[in-house]
This record gives sequence, C-alpha cells and structure tokens, in this order.
Amino acid sequence: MMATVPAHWLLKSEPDVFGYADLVRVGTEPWNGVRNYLARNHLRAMKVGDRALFYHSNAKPTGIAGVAKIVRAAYTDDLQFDSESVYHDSRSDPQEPRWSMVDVAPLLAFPEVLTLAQVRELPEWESSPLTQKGTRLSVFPVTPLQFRAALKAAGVKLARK
DNA sequence: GCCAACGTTGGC
DNA sequence: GCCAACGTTGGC
Repeated sequence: MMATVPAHWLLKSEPDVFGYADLVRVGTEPWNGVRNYLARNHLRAMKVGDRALFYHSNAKPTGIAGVAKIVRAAYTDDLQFDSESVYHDSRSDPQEPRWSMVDVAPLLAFPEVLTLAQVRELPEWESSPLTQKGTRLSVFPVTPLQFRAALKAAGVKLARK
C-alpha cells in the first residue's frame, strides 16, 4: 500500500485541564470528551502519523504550545457511556456510539508558546477557524502551509521521517 | 468577570 | 420545521 502524506490538524485544550506539558508527562493520551459533531468528524478523519498543533485555549498566553502526533486512529470514546463522567451522553447508542477519540503523543515542544497574536500575524492563517471571530471549533484541519508557517514562526523544525 | 458567538434543545 | 431560550466556548 502506498504511504499517504500525513495530514495536519489543530487540537485545542485548556492547559489548566490538560496542557502540552501533561502530554509530555503521560506520553500518550486519549483525546476524549469531544462533543461536537464537526470536531468529531475531524477526529474520525485522522490517521496514524498525522500531526496536530497543540493549542492552549483559556490560557496565559493562549497559543500553540507544540506538535503532537496521532498514534491511534478514531475509536469509541468510552466516557460517553460512563454515567459518572461529565462527558456522559445518555442518548448515545452502544451499538453505534456517537463520539470518538484518537490517541495522541508529543512530538515536538515549542520553545515558547506561539501566541494567538503571533499566529494572527501570519498571512497563511488569515482564513482558519482559529483566527475567525466567533469560531469555537476545537478540532480542525490545518493546511501544510499553515503548519509550516507556524513551525517557522516558532523557530522549530521537525526531523524528516 | 464580561460578553459575543455559536450549537443544541424543546415548545409549538 | 421554525425559532427562542439556554448553555458553552473562549478571547479579552
């Protein structure tokens, strides 16, 4: 089978809850708790080897903290069936679960958070759910140009695979 | 803490 | 099927 080019994504997380440093600490993390259909569809489109910019929302400062990689493709987010969980969804059918998650692992930490203000200055990012007013989507695709521009602005390079 | 913008819910 | 009300997100 021909290898496909890894796609690029952005994942938002509140660092008070789970930040890039936490991902580094735990090694691998199931990206659970996504309860938005568009975001879920993006999760389901992810493939092992894809890269994701790890964005800190509701933070000081807000911005991209590093790069993660997808290490497991979408599977059932079990929290939807956990009645104790805040992510419980009583209307999800176990035969056809509504919500999915992927596993992510750290790939490269930015030396400093690339702030939202800095991202806004990059022309490549002019049209993105990140910079468009009022968009709250927490998982969305990033173009190769946006990905490259973000890494360049952060002053980092990814080793070639 | 404020508030704009959005998605979801539920009454009709 | 419409749409008002509500809850949530997330920047500031």
